[in-house]
Amino acid sequence: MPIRLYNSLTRTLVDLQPREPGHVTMYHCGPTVYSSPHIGNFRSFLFADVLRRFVEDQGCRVTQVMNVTDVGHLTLDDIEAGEDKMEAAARKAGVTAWDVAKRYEDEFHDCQRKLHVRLPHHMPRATEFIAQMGGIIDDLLQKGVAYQRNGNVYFEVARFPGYGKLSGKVLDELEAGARVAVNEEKKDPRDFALWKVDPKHQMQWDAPFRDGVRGFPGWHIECSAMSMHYLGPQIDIHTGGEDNMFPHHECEIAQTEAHTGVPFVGVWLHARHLLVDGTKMSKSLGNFFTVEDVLKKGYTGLELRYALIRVQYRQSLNFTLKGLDEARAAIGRVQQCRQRLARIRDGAEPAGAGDLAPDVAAANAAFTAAMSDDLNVSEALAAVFDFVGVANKAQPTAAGATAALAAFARFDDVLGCFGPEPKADAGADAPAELIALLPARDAAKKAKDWATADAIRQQVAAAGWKIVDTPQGARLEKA
RNA sequence: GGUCCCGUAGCCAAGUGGUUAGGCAACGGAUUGCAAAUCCGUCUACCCCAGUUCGAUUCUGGGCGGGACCUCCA
Repeated sequence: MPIRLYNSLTRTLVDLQPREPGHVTMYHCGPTVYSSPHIGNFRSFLFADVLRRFVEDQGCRVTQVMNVTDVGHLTLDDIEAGEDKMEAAARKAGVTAWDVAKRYEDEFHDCQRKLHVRLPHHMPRATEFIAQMGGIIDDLLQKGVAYQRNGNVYFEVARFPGYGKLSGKVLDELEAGARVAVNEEKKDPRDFALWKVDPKHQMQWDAPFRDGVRGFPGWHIECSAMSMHYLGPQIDIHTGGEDNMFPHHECEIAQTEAHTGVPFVGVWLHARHLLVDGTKMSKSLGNFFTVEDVLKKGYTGLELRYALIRVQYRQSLNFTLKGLDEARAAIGRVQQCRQRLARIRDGAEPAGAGDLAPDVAAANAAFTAAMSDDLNVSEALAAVFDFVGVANKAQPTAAGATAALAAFARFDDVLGCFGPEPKADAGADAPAELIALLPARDAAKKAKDWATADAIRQQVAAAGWKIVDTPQGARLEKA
C-alpha cells in the first residue's frame, strides 16, 4: 500500500515515491540549541520519528538527517543590538555561545532518548559545515543570483522565479507594515542573508567563499549545505514545523535550486503547532512546558510521547495534563492486554482454542491503512484498541497469543509509545521477600482467613506492589 | 490588511451525503471474600443561519468563535 502524504508545496495528497526505489531520504529541520527543548519542538520531532518508523515498517530503507543549529539567529528584542539568541543566552548565563550550544545540544539528545526517538543517521552541526555553505554561496555569487554589500551576502529573490511557491506568499504583497526591517543594503526587502558580517558576533569564520569578509552564515544556508552533503541535491522528504514554511523553507528552496538547477524536495511536510490548554504555548501565559518539566511531574517518556503523537501531525494538538493521564491509562490498557497474552503463550495461564489469525490480519491491515493515510495516528490507535478489545475477549491458543503479541510489537515498533512487551511474570522482578509471601496468601485464602490475606495484601502494597488473585494462585504486579 | 486551518458527545479525537470510530472519565451490571484487570450495558454528538438534496454533521454561501503564518519560533 502506498504511503500517502500531504505535500505542502502542491497542497495535495501524494503517494510517496522515493527517487531510489526502496530507499527514502529525509531531512528534518532540527533544534536551535539556545534553550531547553519544549514539548512543541518535540511534537515536530516525534512526527518525523513516527514517519521514519512507518516508512521502515513498510519495507523501505531510510536515511535520515537532522541538523543541529548551533549558530544563533537574531532575536526580536536584540535585533537593534545585533545580538542573536545564542549570544543573548550566553551573555545572560555568563558563558560563551559555544558553551550554550553544547549544553542545549546535550539536553536535546537526552530528550530524544527519553522520548524513545530512533536516532537519525546523521545529526550534523551547522558550525561544522561552514565550508560547504561557502561553496554554495560562492556558486550563487558566480551565478549572479547573490550579491555582496559591505561583506554581507544576500540572495536576490527577484532572480528566482519560484520564490513564494511553498508558502504562497505573493512577492509584491509582503505587507509593508510587517516586521520587515528596513535595510538599505538590500536591493529588495525580501532578499535574505547568506552571509553576515558583524565584528561583535562571538561566532565568526573567515569567509569560505571568494572575496568574502570574515563573518557568520545566514540562517537558511545551513540546511541546504547539510542536506546536500548527506543526501545529494534532491531529497524525498523534508519536514519541519509549520512556522518554518516561511521564510526558512522558502529560502532553502530558492538557494538550493538556484545552486543545483533541479527540484530540491519531493514532499514537503509541515507539522502543526500544538496548543496548551487550548491556546498558544508561551512563557508569559504560564503554559509553557519543556520536556523536562513534564517528566519532573512524574510522567514517563512513553506517556509524553503518546500524548504528543496521538493526533495527526497536520491537526493542532491540544496538550493538557489531563491528556497525559489519559495517555497513561491508554498505555496501561495495551500493556495489560499484552501481559495476559504473554502469560497464555508461556503457559502461565490456560490457553483456549481461539485462533486469532484473522483478527491479527485485520488489525494489521487497519493499522497500515490508517498510517498510510497521511499518518493518521488517531485512526491507527483506534485500530490498536479495537484489537485490544478483540484480544481481551478471546481465549487464544498459545500460537494465537504469539501472533497477537507480534502485532502489538509491530504497532509499538511504528508508534513507539507502548513500550516493550511486558513479562509474562510481572512479579518476577519483585523483591524476594514479597514473592515469599505469596504461598502464605494462597494458604490464608484457602483457609478463608481474610484477616491474614488482607494483611499480606497491605504489606505488599506498602512495598509498591500489588497482589492479583487468579485461579492459578496469587501473583504480583507493580502497583 | 493579506494568506491559511479548525469548530464532533463530560474531556481528547477519527470519520462519513443515509449503516453506533477509538481512548479517557462517569454510572449500572457480571466476575472477585475484598481488590486489580477484564467483559456487558448506559451516556450516541457533529457551532449558528440559509441553500443544494429524497436526505447534510459530511457539499455550497454567510455568520460567530478559536488558531496559524506574513523574516524569533517546531
